[in-house]
Amino acid sequence: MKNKEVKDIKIPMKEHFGNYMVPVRDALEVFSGKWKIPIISALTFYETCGFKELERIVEGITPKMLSKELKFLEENLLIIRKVEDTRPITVTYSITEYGKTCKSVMSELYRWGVEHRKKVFNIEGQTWDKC
Amino acid sequence: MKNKEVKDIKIPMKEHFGNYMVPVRDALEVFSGKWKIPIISALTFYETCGFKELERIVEGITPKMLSKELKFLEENLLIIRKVEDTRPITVTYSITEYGKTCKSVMSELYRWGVEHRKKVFNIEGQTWDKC
DNA sequence: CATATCACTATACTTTTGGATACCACTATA
DNA sequence: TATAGTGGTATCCAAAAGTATAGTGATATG
Repeated sequence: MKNKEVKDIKIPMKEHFGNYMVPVRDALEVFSGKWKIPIISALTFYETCGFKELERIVEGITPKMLSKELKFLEENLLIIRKVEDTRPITVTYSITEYGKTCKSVMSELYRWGVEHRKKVFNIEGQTWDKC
Repeated sequence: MKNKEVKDIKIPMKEHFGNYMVPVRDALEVFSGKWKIPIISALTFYETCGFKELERIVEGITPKMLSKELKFLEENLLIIRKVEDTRPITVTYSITEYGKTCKSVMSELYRWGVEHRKKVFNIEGQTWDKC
């Protein structure tokens, strides 16, 4: 191939997409992993829970993971932690107003995921219809 | 606390959410990881690319990861692989019509991610405005 | 006084994910 | 014949993510 007829050389993504990926990654960081969506969902449903309550609601999670994920979600302003002055002291975790904005993303993931199951596994009509 | 005044005991998620999490997980599997979104984006932009082209477009990816992710995306019907009868033989990867449906999820992730950056890092007005 | 509950933390381990490097067969070009 | 480009594999390694199990100190209950 001669240099004259240089056919469309495809350039690296950054030329086209700029920093498009950065906020997408940020969003994915909040939703990915095994436990973040279950925890957000639980707190969206119940508004407020204690630590042990969450341990029971989110089945299978270990206290280590729960503790770690709650810290992450608090740092990301999706939930608030409050130490209540009771005996014994209790700690409550609540979804924030901002935390509720996750719903739009989660329902888009849900919607696409349902179609994907149909397409890829030909699985339909199951009880993916709650919430 | 007496059994009489059992105060709202919070039950495990499955009672409320059923299998809600399953398609959400399916969707996340397609979009999470370091390389899937960049590859999908590249193929959405260029429609068709060769292996080495993708290696150059998706900066930093190793052939091992590229090969692995392409297989995954093909199994998930998002892209098609075609061996062209040229000399030397070339292989093309193209986005499928179905693959283009990822756009809605990705733009929702993007939209939410931009707001999240504003909220959490107070970073605004950057060039997250391409694509 | 024994046991249980609350909200965790500590330690060690396994699994998953991704990276670095080298290399393969084939073909075309200089 | 040497070099470069095609589309990948094969190995080994490091880091991240997640699991299993035990234990802490304070308080409350039977």
